[in-house]
Amino acid sequence: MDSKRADHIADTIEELVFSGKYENGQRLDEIKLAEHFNVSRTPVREALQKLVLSGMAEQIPRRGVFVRQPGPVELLEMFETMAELEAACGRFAALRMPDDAVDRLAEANERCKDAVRREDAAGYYLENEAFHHEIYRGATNSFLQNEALRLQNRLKPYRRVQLRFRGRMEQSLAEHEAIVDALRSGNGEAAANLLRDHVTVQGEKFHQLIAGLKN
Amino acid sequence: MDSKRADHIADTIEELVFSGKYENGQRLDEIKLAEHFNVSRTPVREALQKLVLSGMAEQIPRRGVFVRQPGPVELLEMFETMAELEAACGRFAALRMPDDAVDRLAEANERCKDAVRREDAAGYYLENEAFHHEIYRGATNSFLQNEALRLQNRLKPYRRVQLRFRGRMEQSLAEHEAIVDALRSGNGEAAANLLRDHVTVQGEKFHQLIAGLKN
DNA sequence: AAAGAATTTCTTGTATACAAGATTGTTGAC
DNA sequence: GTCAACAATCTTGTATACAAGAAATTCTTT
Repeated sequence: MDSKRADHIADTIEELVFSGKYENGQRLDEIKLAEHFNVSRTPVREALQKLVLSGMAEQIPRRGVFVRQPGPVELLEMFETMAELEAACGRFAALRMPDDAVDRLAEANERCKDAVRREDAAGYYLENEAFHHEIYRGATNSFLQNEALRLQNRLKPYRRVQLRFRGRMEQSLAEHEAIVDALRSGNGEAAANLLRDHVTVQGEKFHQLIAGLKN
Repeated sequence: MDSKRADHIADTIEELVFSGKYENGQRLDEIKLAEHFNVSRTPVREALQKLVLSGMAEQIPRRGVFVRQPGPVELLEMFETMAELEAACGRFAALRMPDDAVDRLAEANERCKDAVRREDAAGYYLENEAFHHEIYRGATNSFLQNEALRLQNRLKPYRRVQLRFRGRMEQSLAEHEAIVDALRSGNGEAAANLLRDHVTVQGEKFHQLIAGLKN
């Protein structure tokens, strides 16, 4: 469990970096962070290492650790990889998901629909996440599931931006429907392709993503 | 760069765990390791955290970190995920690899062939690795490439075991040929499927993998 | 005044000291 | 003899002290 102070600090710094509180190349000052959290440098250093290993910061020996926000290219690469991970989850899920799990997935999609009806973007965001988590879980491969969750978490801030755009939620919903159908009929290839396309960033989505980066 | 002592220690401990020097649930004693490396506990603790985050060890708060060798189930899950990552690399590589890169790949496969002719298992292992690295690189997606390299590295000890079995190298070679052809013809779907099957552990390979675990 | 060398200051990396929780061993009650 | 409670010991987690390299500042030289 996360019973260490360092773990809590790592999570907090992570959120700060996610929320754009820190500039891109900014150095994460051990001493200032230690003072801010009222701890010594030791747990702060532990936390920083965690950030570095997760790829959210870069360490230059004897110089410090610097926040490393992904640029457009790396971001596209990450989304591309996410699309492939989701496709893989879908492929396995189509073969392994029991019927009641597919039902739960369909229910999650219904909750997405409700959120769209209420024009509740925040709610849709949450339910959409739940929908995808059900698919990761449906892959019945804990390792793959964790990898998917890990990358999804890193992309969280950027996905959030995309939802703000017109018609995105409706289109996403329609894609969800097709995905559920493919999974229910056990068509792994179709599920994989639908999920890949669902997550892939291209065309208008690409412009929206890049535009979101500026802010 | 890795100019810190802690990083070197982390690599060394990693190798020790890989080589099976440590039992499965064994606790990694900070003090003993510190004495062994002639350093204080601080860099050892940094190294242990790195191991924990890479999944090779588990940390129980206030109790210590324990080596966590994957069991049969987790191992299969990891290979399954590796297969999907390779398939993804192949899909992109088929679309993006320039001709000269495909030529380099074919050459790598020729070196594999030579190693088989010489019955040089160690050489084959190295050239096979180079072959796959070319494909990761061919995906033209640094993030995906890194993820593939990371997981491949974790699976290294187990892949090594598999090569010892009769006929494995010859079959692997034939599969490589088909993969090169698919990449050359730009057939992403075929490349993905071939690579997935190439890496997937099932049938006899499964038994060999499990058998290798006991030793 | 500008460029370069030397020194001072600052920051990271490592060692050591201390605090707190966990484990183990002992003692005592039944 | 077994079990529980208490104490002693050990281990981790955090704080502080120290060492070494990097950056900044000052001083010298031209």
